[in-house]
Amino acid sequence: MIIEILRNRVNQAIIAAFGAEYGEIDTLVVPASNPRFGDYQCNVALSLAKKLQQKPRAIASQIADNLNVTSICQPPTIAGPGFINFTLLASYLETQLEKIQRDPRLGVEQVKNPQKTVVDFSSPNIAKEMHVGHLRSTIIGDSIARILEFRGHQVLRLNHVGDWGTQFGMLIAYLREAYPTALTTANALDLGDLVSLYKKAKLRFDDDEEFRHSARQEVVKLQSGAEDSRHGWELLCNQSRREFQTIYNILDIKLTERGESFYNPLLPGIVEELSRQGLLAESEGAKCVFLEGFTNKTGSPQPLIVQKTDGGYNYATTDLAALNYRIQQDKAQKIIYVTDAGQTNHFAGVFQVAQRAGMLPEGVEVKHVPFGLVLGENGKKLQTRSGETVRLRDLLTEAVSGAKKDLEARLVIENRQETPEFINKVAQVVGIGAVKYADLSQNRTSDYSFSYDKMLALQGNTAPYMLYAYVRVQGISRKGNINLDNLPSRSVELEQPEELILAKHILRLNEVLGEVEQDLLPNRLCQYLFELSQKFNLFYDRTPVLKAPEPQRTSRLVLSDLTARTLKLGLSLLGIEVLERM
RNA sequence: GGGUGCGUAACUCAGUGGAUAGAGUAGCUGCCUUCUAAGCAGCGAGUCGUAGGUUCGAGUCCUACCGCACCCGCCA
Repeated sequence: MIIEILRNRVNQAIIAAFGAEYGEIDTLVVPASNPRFGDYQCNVALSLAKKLQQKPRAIASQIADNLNVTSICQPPTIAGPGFINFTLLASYLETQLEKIQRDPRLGVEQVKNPQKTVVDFSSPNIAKEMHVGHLRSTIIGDSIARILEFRGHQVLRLNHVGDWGTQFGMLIAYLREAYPTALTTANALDLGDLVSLYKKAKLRFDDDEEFRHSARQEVVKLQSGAEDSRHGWELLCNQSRREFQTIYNILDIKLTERGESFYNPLLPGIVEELSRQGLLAESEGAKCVFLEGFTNKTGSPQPLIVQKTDGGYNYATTDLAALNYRIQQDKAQKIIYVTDAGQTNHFAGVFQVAQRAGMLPEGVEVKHVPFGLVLGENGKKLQTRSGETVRLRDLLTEAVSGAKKDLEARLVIENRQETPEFINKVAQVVGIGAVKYADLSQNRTSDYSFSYDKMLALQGNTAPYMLYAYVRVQGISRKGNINLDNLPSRSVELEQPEELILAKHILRLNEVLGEVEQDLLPNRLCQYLFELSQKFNLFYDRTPVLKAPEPQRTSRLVLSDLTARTLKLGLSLLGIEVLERM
């Protein structure tokens, strides 16, 4: 990629000017902070001033004298206190564009050493409905998985659903009490019932000591494999699974379900192993590992509890078992957990214990990829007025129907006739795209002020803005009756500033995706695609394509096609579809 | 009390130790017989929470403080 080439050249120039001992220093080549300084800038001269006992500008000019970049950019200029500025040559850009024109990957490299990578994301709880909080994990995790897959990694997408634990005792106990037939009949309830059932069960659990007791016994029965308890559990899971699947279908999310229950048989082994390693301690009746570097409210060492007083296991044990399984059985080299930032401490504890227990072999990387909470207008965790979280299903329905309303209003204004199939398809892609983009375009680590209006917005920095840029290119192709797949190569000629600006941005995809893969921040990709669309819209506004004489016409068609292909590829990595017309 | 994260334009947010801190929204002004106006151009809007420090250079790194959120023993 261009920036790497420049870094290499600067590195060589530094060695030539000041000797091999300066070969290891960072060249500090970065994209220019302002277009009037060119395309890239090198800041290294300022940082060398002290070491070399020379003025930065003098250092800069010695580096520039030794730079071999004549085929790439104009002669570098030295500006301000000692910046070296690079402006790429049109001829170089043309060659690069012609190269990626023939490449379905648009110049994006595959990694040289693919890694077996687990991405653990989404992870809703059985018998609860997915709410907007799950959107972040689901959308961000999916995008990260798509990006890693595209880079050539072997990705296992795991849905660590909450399908085990004490809440099932409560649910099954309530089923047994209120709907005894449910334990023996298949499909007697739908999820709507299940959610209200969860609430009722919770009420009973909170209010009634006797019910609490039978709920606990139900857990034991379930764990020991009692037929009817097992049946109730499966019923609950299946009902939930169906509802999750409809949402995953709408969002086009592919996931392998491997819930907490999967690791259940492995839990005793984990505790034994911890004991064998001499890490296990007993405290207030619970078996735990005391963490290093963590203290609790009273200032004493904080435990990670792996076996409760009643003998049951909890999520820490399950997470350790899952970690171990993914390394031993799945052969994962990298494990990524996409969960909210509130679990940071928990994962730090789990990773520490895994490390101390020798479960993390050399070369295996575990990474918590946190995202901020979804907050309501009060600045606290989001809840609706009735005290419930916003249902994901409702949000998606609202997004699609909002997009449909908007489209229908346009059709009236523009006096267009479209089929219901067209309208529904466009509404679907625009609505779902808008919701996904609204989430992904925000830095994942910051908390998220949820707003229906923002999620459903269709103007400005939103998915439809980029879809629209894409559609404009397809419109050119239709109007001119041109097959964009058959454009001649070696036909790019860049002259107008809008063309150059667009071309330079197209060529940065590889660089941006590299950063996104490194930092796992999809909002960087969103930013890139938004800027690409902005630059294309300016080009579209000021530079006629079809009416331009040759060779500009073909050259601009290539630029348009590359823009569209970049948008399509970039959006696909965000899990967003494109449209030919809208 | 301890830990983690966050305080940037009216609002929602970007911002990689570099030059004069950027978008979008909202408001105002122009631009559709032209490749789709879900667009383009322009205008106004800032003590980057406060105070120190490191550095040639700090919104960015360090320390303290203020404010907010989240986590801190048997939920995940």
